[in-house]
Amino acid sequence: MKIATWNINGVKARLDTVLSWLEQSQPDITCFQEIKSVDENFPREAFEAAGYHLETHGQKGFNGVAILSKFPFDEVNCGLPGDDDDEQSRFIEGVFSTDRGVLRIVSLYLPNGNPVDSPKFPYKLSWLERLHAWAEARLELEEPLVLAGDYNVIPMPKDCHDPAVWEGDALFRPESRRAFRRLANLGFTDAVRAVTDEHGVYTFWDYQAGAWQKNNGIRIDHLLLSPEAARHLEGAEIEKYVRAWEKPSDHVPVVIDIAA
DNA sequence: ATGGTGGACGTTCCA
Repeated sequence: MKIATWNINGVKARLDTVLSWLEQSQPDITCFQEIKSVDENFPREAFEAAGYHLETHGQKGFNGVAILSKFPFDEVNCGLPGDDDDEQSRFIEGVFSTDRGVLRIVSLYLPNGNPVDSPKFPYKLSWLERLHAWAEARLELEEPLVLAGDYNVIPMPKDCHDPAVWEGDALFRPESRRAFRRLANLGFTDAVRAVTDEHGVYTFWDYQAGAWQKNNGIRIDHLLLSPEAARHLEGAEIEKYVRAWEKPSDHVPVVIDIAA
């Protein structure tokens, strides 16, 4: 069973690219971020024609998340609990039945948080606190659970090309890294770090200044696995070849393989 | 010193 996460940076601009990738990679479940579309305008027929069920949680212009699945949805929940005033579409949860039993998947898009002297940074930190509380409660279910998405957090210095450049940035601030570490320490496994300790393993390269050509990247797209999911983990891959395609997203898909 | 790149929206914001 292949489960993927990918910040596609706009479904309208990326439709052909995403469909080509789906055909090539053949994931069973895919979490999208930054669909940048309202639900009514999401090109769902193209994905249904490719054999997928689809649930979206979009908004106008920015943000927006979705889950694509070869399994029908037993349940879907939109929005991260904990703040009724939060109108940004950054969280969707799907529940599926597989041969092995229940499987719970989240597609999340954490706030960027820059600039750090604006309200955006405390919004990011409060969002992380809400995610922590939500995840702690969900772990009590003792189910296979995958929290997949663009966390906008560089967990460790080795997760970026040049830590000095990121000093002070919301993606690398100690508060952001600490919150991510605390979340993971609830009992999650960072799937990519379960298979490699290497420096220079990235999921995002900026469009500017030839970042891709210079491999000036960061690792900010993560799949956190509950113990019940992690014990079946068979592999994790960053499909970086997609970054070299025409009209790429600035992020690439991260794909895990779970025994199913 | 400036702008650097890209998507969506609408004459600017977000990343």
